[in-house]
Amino acid sequence: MDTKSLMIEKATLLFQQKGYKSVGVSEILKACDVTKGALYHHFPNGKEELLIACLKSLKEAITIDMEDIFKKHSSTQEATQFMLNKLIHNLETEGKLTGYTFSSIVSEMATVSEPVRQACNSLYENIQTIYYTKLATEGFSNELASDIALLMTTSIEGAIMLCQTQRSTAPLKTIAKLLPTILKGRTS
Amino acid sequence: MDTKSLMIEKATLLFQQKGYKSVGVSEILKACDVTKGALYHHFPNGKEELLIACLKSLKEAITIDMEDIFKKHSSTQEATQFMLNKLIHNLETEGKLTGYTFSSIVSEMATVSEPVRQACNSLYENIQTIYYTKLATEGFSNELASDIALLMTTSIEGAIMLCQTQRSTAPLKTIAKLLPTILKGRTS
DNA sequence: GTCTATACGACGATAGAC
DNA sequence: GTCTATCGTCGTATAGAC
Repeated sequence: MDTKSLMIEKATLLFQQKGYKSVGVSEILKACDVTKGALYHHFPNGKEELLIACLKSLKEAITIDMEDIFKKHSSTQEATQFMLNKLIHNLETEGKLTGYTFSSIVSEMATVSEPVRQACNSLYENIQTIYYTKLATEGFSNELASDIALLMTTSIEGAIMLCQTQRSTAPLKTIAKLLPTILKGRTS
Repeated sequence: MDTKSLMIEKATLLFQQKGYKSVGVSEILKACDVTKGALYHHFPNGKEELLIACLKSLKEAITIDMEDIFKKHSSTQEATQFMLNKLIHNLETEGKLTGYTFSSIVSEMATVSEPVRQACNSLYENIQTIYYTKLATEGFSNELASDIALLMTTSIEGAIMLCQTQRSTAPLKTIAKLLPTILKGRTS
């Protein structure tokens, strides 16, 4: 793999796990076995430019992964259940966060850096759109599909945070269990 | 007010808004019009000790405030609605986060500092207990009350994050709108 | 209990050789 | 395109006067 992609990959993992400021440039470089020269060649604006590249790459990865899952399963219910199980499994085996989340970056940087805020926002929008589209095909009204997509996004993201503080996957498991309830938002 | 309380108060606000690492000690001191001497006199272990003091103070403030709201309203539905309106109002008038949230601190520090992780965890437990207690008095089974309390906590916390990235209060408003649905989790 | 002055390390970033 | 060496800044923390 080329150095640039390697740096994005390693940095993404570190940022997801520890946030932005907690990860030093040198830590990223050590993980890639390269030196500062390479970083500032590929990312002239330094660390923040690397972060934004990571968010863009994460957006693509999440989109591809989720779209694949949502294509393979017939209902939102099944697809989301599968996705949550995957998330839980990752959390349990690797002991740390990988994959879909980037809450550490959002809450740390959204109020500080405008470009980063926009990148995070675009990522959340993508996720919600995937939920929304699937829900719409299942007969939910536009408004309801949009509302439920938001509820799913927020509760999963919030659950990931609680998993971190509890050092357990219980919150995500509970959300998975409650999924049918969440999806029952049909205006009866 | 004594200097120690003043420092806790100002630091809490700054940490909530910008996270932990983004706030320099000097920034806190300037907000209090004191100098380093005062900080390291009251908090010999420095910034992290101050953060933990902030989390403890926040826990008390949130508990008192929420318990008051939940005492004044007859149902979980009404109480939570009131609480969310308050949160939305704060966000709209002050333009930044105040009050109940501390997600920035959680996601930034939970994986880095064990004492901070515990303090955050204890705070979330408190919030969930308040929901849980109210729900139990409304006839929800223990398990269901506990599950819904978690769903409320996660979706509100997640919604706050989305409000930050969107620079709008729409996500919280949607969650408020969906509250009846969330609370309809009764095993029919 | 609060001040001033200072130490010391870590950080992000740059310059120039190869 | 990547390296080494170095810079300047800012961070937290300390020491000692008052």
